[in-house]
Amino acid sequence: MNVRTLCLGVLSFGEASGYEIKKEIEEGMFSHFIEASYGSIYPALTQLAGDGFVTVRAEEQTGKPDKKVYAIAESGRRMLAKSISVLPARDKYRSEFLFQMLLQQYIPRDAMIDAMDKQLTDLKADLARIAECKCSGEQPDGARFVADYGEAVLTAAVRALTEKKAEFLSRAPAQAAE
Amino acid sequence: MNVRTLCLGVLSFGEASGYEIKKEIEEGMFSHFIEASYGSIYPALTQLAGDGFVTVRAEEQTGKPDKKVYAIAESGRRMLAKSISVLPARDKYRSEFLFQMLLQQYIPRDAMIDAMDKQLTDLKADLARIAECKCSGEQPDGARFVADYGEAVLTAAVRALTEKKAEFLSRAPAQAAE
DNA sequence: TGTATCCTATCTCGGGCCGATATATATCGC
DNA sequence: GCGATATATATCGGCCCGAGATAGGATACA
Repeated sequence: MNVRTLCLGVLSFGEASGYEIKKEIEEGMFSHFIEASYGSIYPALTQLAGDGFVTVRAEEQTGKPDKKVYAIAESGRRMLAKSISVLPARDKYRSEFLFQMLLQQYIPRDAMIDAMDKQLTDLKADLARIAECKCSGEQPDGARFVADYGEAVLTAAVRALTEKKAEFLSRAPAQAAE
Repeated sequence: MNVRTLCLGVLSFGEASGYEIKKEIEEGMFSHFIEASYGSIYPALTQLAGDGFVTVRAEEQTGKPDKKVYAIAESGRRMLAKSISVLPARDKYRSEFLFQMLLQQYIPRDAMIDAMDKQLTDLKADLARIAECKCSGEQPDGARFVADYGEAVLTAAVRALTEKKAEFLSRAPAQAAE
């Protein structure tokens, strides 16, 4: 699934600029399971407009730079439906954190604790973002689905990590070992 | 974190060929939180050997093609330790499955069920792989850490998805709606 | 005996995407 | 008035994926 399809997906919920699409996948409904950079979003939108799957409208703003607002076209909705009509690819999960935890022999005690604390902070920030999405008014079934799923997974991660951290601290108490 | 560091990490547990490194991140201790393709592993190993971080040894085999066995050097271990001495980058999670669930208005009922069943199968396959790793003899602390963390997260995902699927089926019973 | 499929094993290449950077305007705090 | 932050678009080098080429041997089936 490429960035063009991703943009169509975001635009299916309403018109947006490239900047706003990035916001949506960083903080909105799509956050925590989709990523894309400006370096792929802007070219994707240009391409989609060229193919007629979206329409563009230049919007002048006061107090902010002008922006190009994209809206999905009927052909774009058909394209989107077709693109997601295949079985989804396997989830991809990449965690430098777990990589470091696996190689903990090479990492000093303090750095281990810092890494675990950072991970806990990140997980809780994700959870807070989802909670915010959930209480912000009316929500289609799909949004409830992904919010509940994400919440369950992240909550389990927080619980497991909290436990593992306590385990680590008891196994290597400050100053003591070494 | 690049593929070179990833290879050093795998090789820190013992010598291996490029093919075996791929196996390790597909089925072994590194599975479910790390990915890399042959297209990046082989060039990475060539580079690491050129820089002296790993040593190479050609091994002739009977009944199988010859292979190049790589072993981490002392400088490689130092390089690895240095590479993972920074705070880990945020986890990256990309799920076409959740993307489709969010856009369920565009997906027929049967395709939704197929997607959920596939996701459940994938999750359970991951869990089985972790369980296999856990019972295969002696394990360093790091391996226990990532296995327990992964198990907790995947178990929560299975539970949440099972619930969501039942919810979906009750909301859109076969034949009935539409 | 043929052939088809699978597993081991390495390598290359086009194209997609990230991450950094450039550019521009406006607001806010100090 | 200065730096920091937010809004907004765009480009570009380089990393990496995914697909395919190549090649030997094993297994299986007819």
